[in-house]
Amino acid sequence: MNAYNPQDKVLLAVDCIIFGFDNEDLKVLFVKRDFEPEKGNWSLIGGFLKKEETLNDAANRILHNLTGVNDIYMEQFYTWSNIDRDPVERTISTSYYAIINIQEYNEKLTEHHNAKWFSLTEAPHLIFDHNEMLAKATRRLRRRTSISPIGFGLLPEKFTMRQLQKLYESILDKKLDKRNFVNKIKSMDILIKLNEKDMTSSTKGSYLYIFDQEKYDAKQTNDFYLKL
Amino acid sequence: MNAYNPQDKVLLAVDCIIFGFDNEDLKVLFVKRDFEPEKGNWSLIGGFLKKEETLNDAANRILHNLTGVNDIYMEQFYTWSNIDRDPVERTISTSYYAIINIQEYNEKLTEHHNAKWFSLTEAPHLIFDHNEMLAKATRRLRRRTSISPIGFGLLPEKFTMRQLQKLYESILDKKLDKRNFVNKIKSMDILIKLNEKDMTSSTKGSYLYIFDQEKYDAKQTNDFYLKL
DNA sequence: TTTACAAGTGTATTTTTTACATTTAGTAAA
DNA sequence: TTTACTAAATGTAAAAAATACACTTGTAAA
Repeated sequence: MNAYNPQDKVLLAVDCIIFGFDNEDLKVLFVKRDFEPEKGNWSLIGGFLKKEETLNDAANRILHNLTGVNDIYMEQFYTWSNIDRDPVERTISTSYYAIINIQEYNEKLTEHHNAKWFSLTEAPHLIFDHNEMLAKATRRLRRRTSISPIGFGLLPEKFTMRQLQKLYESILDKKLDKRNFVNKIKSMDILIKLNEKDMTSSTKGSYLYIFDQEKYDAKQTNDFYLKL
Repeated sequence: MNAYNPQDKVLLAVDCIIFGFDNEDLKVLFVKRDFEPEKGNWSLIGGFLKKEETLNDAANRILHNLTGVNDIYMEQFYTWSNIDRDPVERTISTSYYAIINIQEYNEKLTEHHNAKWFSLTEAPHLIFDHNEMLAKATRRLRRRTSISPIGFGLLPEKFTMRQLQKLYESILDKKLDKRNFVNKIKSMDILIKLNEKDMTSSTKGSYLYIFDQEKYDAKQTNDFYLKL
């Protein structure tokens, strides 16, 4: 026996908006729900919070189960509590968005046949309030991206300026000027230019870069506030 | 009987960080906890989520009980889930920050003898993870204030430019230039200058302004992105 | 009438952001 | 071997935004 009232306990779920990037478009991952209600409809990847874990643990567990990867960038952003959001039973859901590297991930994706990437612009109708979650996650991702270099997690380890620019363009959903973009990124001073070229996109080839984690960590502030 | 597992139900609380402004400093409201554990220690104002309400409802209920006021600016910002954050029982807490007008509020505050305003800089040790909540709320308030005119809710209906500037200075925790501040605020074009002066602070008196809700609503964007 | 005090106000400078076009390197085809 | 093609690489001038900065005004009290 304790001081609190057990009457008001509720189920707590975690839903993850998983963003990826295929060098062309920003993508989001959904799964086909395989139980009632709404069986067969598209849904975010989610699960229930267990007694012995935190919300972050739960989100990590869900992402790990799906991808096999453990160190995924992830951020909690809102908790949804409409009374009837889940018709089965009162369920509160905390949503996280995550950023993953499609290339690394795809091996395991092929095993999970119910999961599918969608272009952000072509997202299907989702169950419950998941479309709302997606919208809010997208806004949050946009904001974060403009002030913090989290986007790099969406690219392969080595990438070209062009890939990076396309990534920013698809996250921010607008065209950017090539020269201004390069200048701005260079002024951030957190990339290492390799002596190595990517030859797939042109005969001339374009230099590859990697993210300089040390330099980034060394900077006082974690936010760059670069406005693109 | 339903599809979900009742095992993992948890208690869900709501904690509110209530900001006020007394024309000098940014203030936060805490209450002295009147039950064990941690009886007698300072705490955020909070309560448990009830079955028939949303988290927003719960936050509004808590704020209403405390202040008697209903249309308080309020925003959910994070859900805390460390296993042992509450020693009595596993409790998840969603925190909201709220912005209230001290003047309006003070009538009812006198009734509630356990509540007390603290300057942000002099916040006491709080129970559980409430200091962390406060820190996060403060960061969020700062960000919001720089891009959105939510701060006006902290002032009396009629206010002087000087009061407004002091408010921004105490939220952002830095000195601002008087002329630049006035110019920037005027460029937002959401204030109405009254033909009326506040005579309390100088012999000359300073003009009073009110917030122009209509003009504000009419603007396309809700965010001004004024950087101060 | 002088003093004291905060209110009110504008401009020049610096910094940041934006707009914009040509040359270069390499490959493949003639 | 020359030519044509494609994407990569690069810098500067103009515009906009942010900052720094000081004197005049109005009123009440001495």
